[in-house]
Amino acid sequence: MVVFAGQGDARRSMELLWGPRVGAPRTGPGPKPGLSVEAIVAAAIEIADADGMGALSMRSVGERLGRTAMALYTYVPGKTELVDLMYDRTLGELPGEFAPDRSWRAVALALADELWDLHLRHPWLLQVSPARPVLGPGEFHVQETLLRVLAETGLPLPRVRWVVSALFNVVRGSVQSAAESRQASRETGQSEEDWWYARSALLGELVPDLPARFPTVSALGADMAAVPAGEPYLEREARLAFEAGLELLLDGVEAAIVRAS
Amino acid sequence: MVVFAGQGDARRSMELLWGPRVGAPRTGPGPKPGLSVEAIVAAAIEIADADGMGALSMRSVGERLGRTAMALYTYVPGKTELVDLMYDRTLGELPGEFAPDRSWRAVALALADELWDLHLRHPWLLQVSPARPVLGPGEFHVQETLLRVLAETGLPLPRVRWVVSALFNVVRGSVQSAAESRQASRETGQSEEDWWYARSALLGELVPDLPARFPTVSALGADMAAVPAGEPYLEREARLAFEAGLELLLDGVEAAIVRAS
DNA sequence: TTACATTACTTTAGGCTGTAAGGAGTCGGC
DNA sequence: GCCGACTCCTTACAGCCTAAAGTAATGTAA
Repeated sequence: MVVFAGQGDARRSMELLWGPRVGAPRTGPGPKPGLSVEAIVAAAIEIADADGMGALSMRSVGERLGRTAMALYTYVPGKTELVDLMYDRTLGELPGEFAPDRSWRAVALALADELWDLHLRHPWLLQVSPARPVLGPGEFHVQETLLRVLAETGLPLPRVRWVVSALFNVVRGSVQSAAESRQASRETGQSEEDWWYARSALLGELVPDLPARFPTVSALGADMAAVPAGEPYLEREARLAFEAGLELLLDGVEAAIVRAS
Repeated sequence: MVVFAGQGDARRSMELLWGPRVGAPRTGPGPKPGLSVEAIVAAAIEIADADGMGALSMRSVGERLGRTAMALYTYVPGKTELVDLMYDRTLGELPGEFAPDRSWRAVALALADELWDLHLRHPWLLQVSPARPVLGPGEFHVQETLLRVLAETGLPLPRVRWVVSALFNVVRGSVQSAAESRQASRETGQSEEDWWYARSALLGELVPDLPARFPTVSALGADMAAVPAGEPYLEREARLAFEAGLELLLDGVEAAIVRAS
């Protein structure tokens, strides 16, 4: 059962997200803090980057910092908030400025590319499905950048937001395939392609009537089987899907511009 | 640490996904099975539909069927495979046939609509992020239907696949907002809009320079604040983003068709 | 009819998880 | 010097998935 944060907790989370990164040197009684929110978030991101979200626990984060799990609760209300912070800080990595002489389309492509790279660097981002949006500076930063770029299309702002969300979704969706392909081969030793071939064989054996039931899918599968072994086929395919999806979307935006003018 | 299934487990999962729904009446020694894979999957789906993925545990499923958690392991190798089955069976709900006299665009819109509804009926689908694609009949069914519809555009099949994946991503991404909005208000009593207003107030208090730092986002936020209270604003907004994103994509497809011809 | 193999299901247990509660030690201010 | 605030620890609990072993039920073969 998921319990949502109450009013007071909401304030606390927001303060953490927006609060000053370097705390005003606290004055008062008590031992000096040996950790900091930022150090904890950084450690957590390192763990998730290296071993995935499954390896992220309060214990593992504490251990990496030479503390117990409970020590973290002095700085962070709970794991949920920690993950929110990880997410928001990571989004903050995205560049916000682009050469001003480039067309909105070129900038949008460049930005999508950055988003793609960001998700490959931090594949766990895709597993963070915030039950509610994380209203932190990182999220705002990304939104602002994307909105500003696409506002140059001249479309009204609400429509631009729709474009932004579509673009975001296309990027996230397609990068997921690529990230999975990488992570899986890293964790199993077996390349994604080998895995795929093994499954195909199994499928052919267990479901002999597959081509009859799913002719179009099967035709595609045959295409893929023709690719020479050893190629990082799936990751490249994901990249192509990313680029193609983006082009489609931006073509659609151009059509909308023409129609509006 | 995520451990991927080995060779033998792979076979077992595939057999479960594709195996005959009504088992051949097993003959041999031993007590008669009181459960079945399909009954277990159905119970699990009911739990997830009603109380979300967080409420889904081997115990809760077993309990619903009048058994212990361990009883399920006779039928299903583990929770991972159970979730895969839930996912695949649910995708199988999607209709596969559409009136043949409608244009590919109309059918694509209708299909996207079905996909939207499906995800609203089973919001936990969005939380299932298969580390590897679930190669089951449900997944194939959806892919086949989408591919066949969009093959009518005349584009080459590999490009059609990219269109399919873009479309899928747009739908999944936008329905996520709507689903979250619903679920959150159901679980907290507080409507999503109330939550949003509270957060906005907090944001204005904690981050007074927000409009200066994020002017475009703030402008949009102001738009939203102008909406009368009590409106299911966010869910409607998600729906609009869905429709708009879809239109953009399909416009892009049409542009691609023109360019190819 | 009597073993026996096979299967369904339960109980027990172990190693994870997040986090509530309470205690120990450290520091600044009076 | 002491008090109160503060960090960090130990302990503990409830929950999770699932391995292992035990029990009961059933069909087949001797």
